[in-house]
Amino acid sequence: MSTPVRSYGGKTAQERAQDRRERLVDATIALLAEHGEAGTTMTAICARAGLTERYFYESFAHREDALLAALDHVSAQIAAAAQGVIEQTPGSPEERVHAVMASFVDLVSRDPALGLVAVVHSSATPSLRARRHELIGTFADLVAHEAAVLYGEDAWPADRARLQGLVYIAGFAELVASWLTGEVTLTAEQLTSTASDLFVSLSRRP
Amino acid sequence: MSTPVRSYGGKTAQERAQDRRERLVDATIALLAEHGEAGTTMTAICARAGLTERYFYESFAHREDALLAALDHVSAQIAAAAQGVIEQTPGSPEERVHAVMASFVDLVSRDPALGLVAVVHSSATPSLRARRHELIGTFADLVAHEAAVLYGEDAWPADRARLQGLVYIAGFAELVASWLTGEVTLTAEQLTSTASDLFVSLSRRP
DNA sequence: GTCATCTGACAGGAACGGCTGTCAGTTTGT
DNA sequence: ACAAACTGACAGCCGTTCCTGTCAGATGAC
Repeated sequence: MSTPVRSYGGKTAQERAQDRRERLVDATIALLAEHGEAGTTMTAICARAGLTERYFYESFAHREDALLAALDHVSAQIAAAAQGVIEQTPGSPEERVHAVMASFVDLVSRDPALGLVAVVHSSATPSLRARRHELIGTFADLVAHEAAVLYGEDAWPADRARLQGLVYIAGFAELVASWLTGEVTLTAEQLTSTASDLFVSLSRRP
Repeated sequence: MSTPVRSYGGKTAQERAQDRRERLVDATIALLAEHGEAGTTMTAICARAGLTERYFYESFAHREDALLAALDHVSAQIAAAAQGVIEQTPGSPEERVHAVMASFVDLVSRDPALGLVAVVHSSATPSLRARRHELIGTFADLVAHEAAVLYGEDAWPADRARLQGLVYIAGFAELVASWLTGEVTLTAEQLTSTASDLFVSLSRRP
């Protein structure tokens, strides 16, 4: 530990630490999705990642840190995907909203664990809830901003738009949670369309 | 314990057990609001209720049962208040929606612990999340039904209305959570109006 | 080859909460 | 008054988890 730095297995010390951290984060996400927060113990994370406990504390100060890192990882993926679609999709406001929703639904369809962590297990501990709350705020701002761009003159004032975004994102998260757990039976396309319609209903002025 | 039944302190055995259960539920709600789920240990619940551990297991099989009972208690209060307003308030759809929202905001203003349990701490454990999910579904159905009554011919089809209700209730819960924790600064009246407006936006057909 | 670095396995301390059992003391019915 | 029901205080077991420390063995730089 004391002042390391030496290559090992063809990788620098920094690369190795980075790799271990990634493995730990991946293991945390998988365990959260499969066994929930209570089953995501430090020991289980290490076992799943194929690393020993010592390396856990190389990357994280507490177990909570690993949970937060897992949530940050999935939300960054979601935000990046959404941002990419927003920037690259032309068309009418409705078409663009639909494209964003479709990309998100596609993302969680291909990797349900990502969705489960983002919308189901993100409320499991106080610090996760706090982070989740921040993230909802961030996405709400994104939604509010995009609604303003999409609807231009007809948009709601900024403070109102943010509250709409908050309600919409939180509501959408619950809908996705119901969908992922099978309590709402919809095809991916139906989910996308419903979510898009609701966004339009909420955002468009009377 | 074995086949009891005898009056004590002027109350029957059943009454005493009932009283103890109420004290335990009240203590659980207060502790959840003040110290969160992690701080709501069985020992702490008993201490707060002024009862010993043995009586805890008279009313509940596990600690989780007490948490569930606390959530059920607050949601029953909320549902009863809403139902009362729905049945007794005349006027236009918008006025009636506003009245329901006002009664809810008033309820959580006077008893913030109730609101905190309902919208913040209801996601703390897997079984609480499951119950919360059921409750959201119940309130969503209520909302969908009322929207159908309010808007009559112009209402959405039932399956769509339920999804709207789901999104609205979950979004509203998040909004109230933000309000209770001070992250959204609105007066009670502003919160009521915003929530009513959003309901109308979402429910009214274009 | 040799030594320092790095890695994996694992034992075990410390703290905590769920849950059970005991026991002395109080209240009630007869 | 006396026995049975009831209550409150409290000790303590059991299982779990976080986290630290030790040690043998593998790998790389020189």
